[in-house]
Amino acid sequence: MSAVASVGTSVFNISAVERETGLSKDVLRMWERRYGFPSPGRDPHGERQYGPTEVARLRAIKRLMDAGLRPGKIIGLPLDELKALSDARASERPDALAQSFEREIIHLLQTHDAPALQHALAQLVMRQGLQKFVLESVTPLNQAVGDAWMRGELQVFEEHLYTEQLQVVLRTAINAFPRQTTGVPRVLLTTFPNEQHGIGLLMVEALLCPEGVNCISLGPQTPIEDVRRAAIAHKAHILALSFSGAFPLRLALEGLASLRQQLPPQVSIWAGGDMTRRIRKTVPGMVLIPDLASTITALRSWRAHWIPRPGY
Amino acid sequence: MSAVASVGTSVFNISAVERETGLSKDVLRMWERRYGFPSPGRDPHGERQYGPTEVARLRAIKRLMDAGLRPGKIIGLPLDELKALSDARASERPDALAQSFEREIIHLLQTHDAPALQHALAQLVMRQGLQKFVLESVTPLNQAVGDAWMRGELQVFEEHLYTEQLQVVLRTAINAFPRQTTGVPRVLLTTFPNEQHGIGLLMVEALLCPEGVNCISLGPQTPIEDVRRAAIAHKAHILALSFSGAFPLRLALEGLASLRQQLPPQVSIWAGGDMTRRIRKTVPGMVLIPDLASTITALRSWRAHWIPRPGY
DNA sequence: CACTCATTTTCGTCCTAGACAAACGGTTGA
DNA sequence: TCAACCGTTTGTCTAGGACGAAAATGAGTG
Repeated sequence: MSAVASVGTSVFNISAVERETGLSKDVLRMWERRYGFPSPGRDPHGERQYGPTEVARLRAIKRLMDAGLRPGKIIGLPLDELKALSDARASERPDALAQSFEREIIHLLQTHDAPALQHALAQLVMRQGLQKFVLESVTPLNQAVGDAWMRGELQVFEEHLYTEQLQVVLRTAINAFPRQTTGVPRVLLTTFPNEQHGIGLLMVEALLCPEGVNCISLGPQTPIEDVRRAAIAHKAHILALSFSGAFPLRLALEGLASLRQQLPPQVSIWAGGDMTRRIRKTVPGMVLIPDLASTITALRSWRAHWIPRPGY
Repeated sequence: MSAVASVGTSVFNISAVERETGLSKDVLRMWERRYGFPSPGRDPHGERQYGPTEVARLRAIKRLMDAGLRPGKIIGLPLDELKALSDARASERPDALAQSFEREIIHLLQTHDAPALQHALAQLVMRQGLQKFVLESVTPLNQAVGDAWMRGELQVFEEHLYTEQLQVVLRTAINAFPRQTTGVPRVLLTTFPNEQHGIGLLMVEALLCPEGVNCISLGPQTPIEDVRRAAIAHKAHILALSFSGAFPLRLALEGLASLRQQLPPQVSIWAGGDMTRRIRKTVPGMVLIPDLASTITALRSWRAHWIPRPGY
């Protein structure tokens, strides 16, 4: 058991780096063996000590990996080039109109003005309506915040504040709709274990509630077996699962296939989130939702084909 | 890379068990070496295959460990005795009055009646008021739900539903209060990395908001260095950190000490949550909040001693 | 009896290094 | 254009050894 990274000295042990970067201890040791990076110093007991620059580089690498790049291609690059790479990908984004709003939000984050931030978000919800807000504003805003963090313009705690305030605003807006206890379809929302990001669920809920859908969210990280049980117990018409871009493709596909096999065919399974864009083939018996707008399409399609059955 | 636990066969690989139980791979292997339990079978590649009974026992052990028991004492016990132990601890609970409500909630969870559940919780908030609800109802309810899960009366997804609905109810109730943008004190709320449970933050927020406090929540898992930066950036009067019972004592104390050292003395640091009950000595320059009721006490005490300073 | 201090035991995390399967990327052939 | 193949890349599993921090225990003192 080694000392935690003391805040003042900015030295990280391997556990701290795992926390900070999301790269497992095994991976960190393996990279050191294979690529010679990172190459941390050792403390008197022979344990790895990572410096802040190494951690920053690892963070940048992880972020690019989550965007689809392979480690071997980028692990040798210095921090500048990693940032440049990230910028290049970021510039693919559209819509100069929304960008002024993005800049405003980021400015509010940088000045730590929580009330103004919440006000700005809430006001935009009012102006655009909940669905349009989620579809047209939140997605690019998430991207912009992530990029700003990557470029060092936002600190971690500022990103946390953004996520938290966004959740508050979405939750409030969702609550403003009357609860559809008899709505159809009943949609069960959750994520697989190891999937930390629950904000996607909230965004989907925000899209579906105005459509009169009866949403039941289990929050993130439900074990697969329990997802199955929950879908049956709640007599869900649709099981909606969210996957962030970082989620291992194979784990997702295996879990989904196993659920498809075990659930009755009248239960639709929707798989959404950034990960689904990495899926090449179509998956039998499953609806892929690569972007949020497709949620609405999928709902309309479901409703067009649905045949009411007694008791389900 | 091994196959994920297939749902039908109910076989778990070591990663799946880590997910399911919260025990690290290292610990699982070490227990096997030291105590001979668990002793999973092997697949054709020599990788561990855990069965559902072993996983259930490991889960029970983990839960008792989180309650403060040591692994050596309980690792040899069969599942029955583990459950009996948990019952014994549960029966220490007070207040037969609240227990009928607890039973009602658990029944609603078991019948998967999400609307009725939310209604029951919301109604109790109305009747008791937010603060009393949190102090007198939520804590024993959490305990009861945890125990019911332990005894196998609740499934994981039913516990998830409970957590989610409770969050919705608390968030809604908090939003009902006018936002205190100039309130004093400003309280910054968050948890350390590796601390998954954010519900405690919401409960504290629910206690403080009615008192006119200006709460700024960063959500869970803020790196310590960023906690420091955030406290300074937001000019927080109080930094409130929540720790679940499972959180490693040493990590918490080191992090807290380091924060105390680096933050100006006029910033109070509050440490709350189940973990704080394991702390024996008093920690210099820090307020320990072993139970939720102490939050209010601590707030009154802070206000009594506070001297307004220009700009802070 | 409460309390402190020192010693022993318990327990988790880190270490090294080897093996192997899954996923990726490119190429070939239909 | 799509499917099948194949080398390369990459992450996770395996094993046991070592060590320090925390908890439990025992001894001594007020």
